[in-house]
Amino acid sequence: MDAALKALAEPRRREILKLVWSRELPATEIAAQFGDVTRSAISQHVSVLREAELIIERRDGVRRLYRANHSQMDRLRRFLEEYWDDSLERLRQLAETAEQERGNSNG
Amino acid sequence: MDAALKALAEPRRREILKLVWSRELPATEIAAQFGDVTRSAISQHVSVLREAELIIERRDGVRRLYRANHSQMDRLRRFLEEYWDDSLERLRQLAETAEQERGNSNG
DNA sequence: CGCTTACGTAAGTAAATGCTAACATAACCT
DNA sequence: AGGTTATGTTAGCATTTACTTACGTAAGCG
Repeated sequence: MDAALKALAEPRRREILKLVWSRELPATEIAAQFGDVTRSAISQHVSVLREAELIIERRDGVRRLYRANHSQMDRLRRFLEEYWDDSLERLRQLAETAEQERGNSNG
Repeated sequence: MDAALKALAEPRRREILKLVWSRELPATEIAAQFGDVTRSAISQHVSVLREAELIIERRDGVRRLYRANHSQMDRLRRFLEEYWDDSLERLRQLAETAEQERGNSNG
């Protein structure tokens, strides 16, 4: 999960991921979207995304088609939501404790 | 916003952020939570978090007290939610287009 | 003032990262 | 088989990162 978050922290990779979110794309077409960078660089970004399981590869003859792995994306999303919730939970608990303190010894 | 996401992609920094989520903590106490790393390392992580505006510093005499910047966290959260939504929107549009295509020329 | 406490910052380092240019490979076409 | 196409992989490079050790500094205490 950590790998996924790190992968997503890179703007270029976020763009790639968006490109293949709703449709399968061959590597060349992905690379073609980026004028300022080599095909090789994109290929390496794609590898990172694949290793983080944020995208899925399907082979079709010479081509390799990529698409977003929605379930992994969902997992990442939930991971972050738990992170926020966890922290908020702590806030809530702290507030409760403070409440009790006030009722008990204090005053 | 990008800096915030990158800052959050580091596990150690996520832990720090959790520590100061619901309460202010002085630098020393933050560092004390991590047995396997130097105070200096933590201080540098804190700097990264501060530059990403994920935490806020308040000075009190010798001490520096840190706490999470919830509004920035919310901003990051929304940024990510827009990212997912954006992508889902694209999915939806693609589905619609496909629907229309079917109605029009195709047969 | 001198000592301690609480902290940041600088210098140095090993590893990771983003990138380019060059090479390797596998599928298809003739 | 030979050539082209689609794509990954390697080597090399500059930059960034996570870290340690050492040093700097400001606040408070005697």
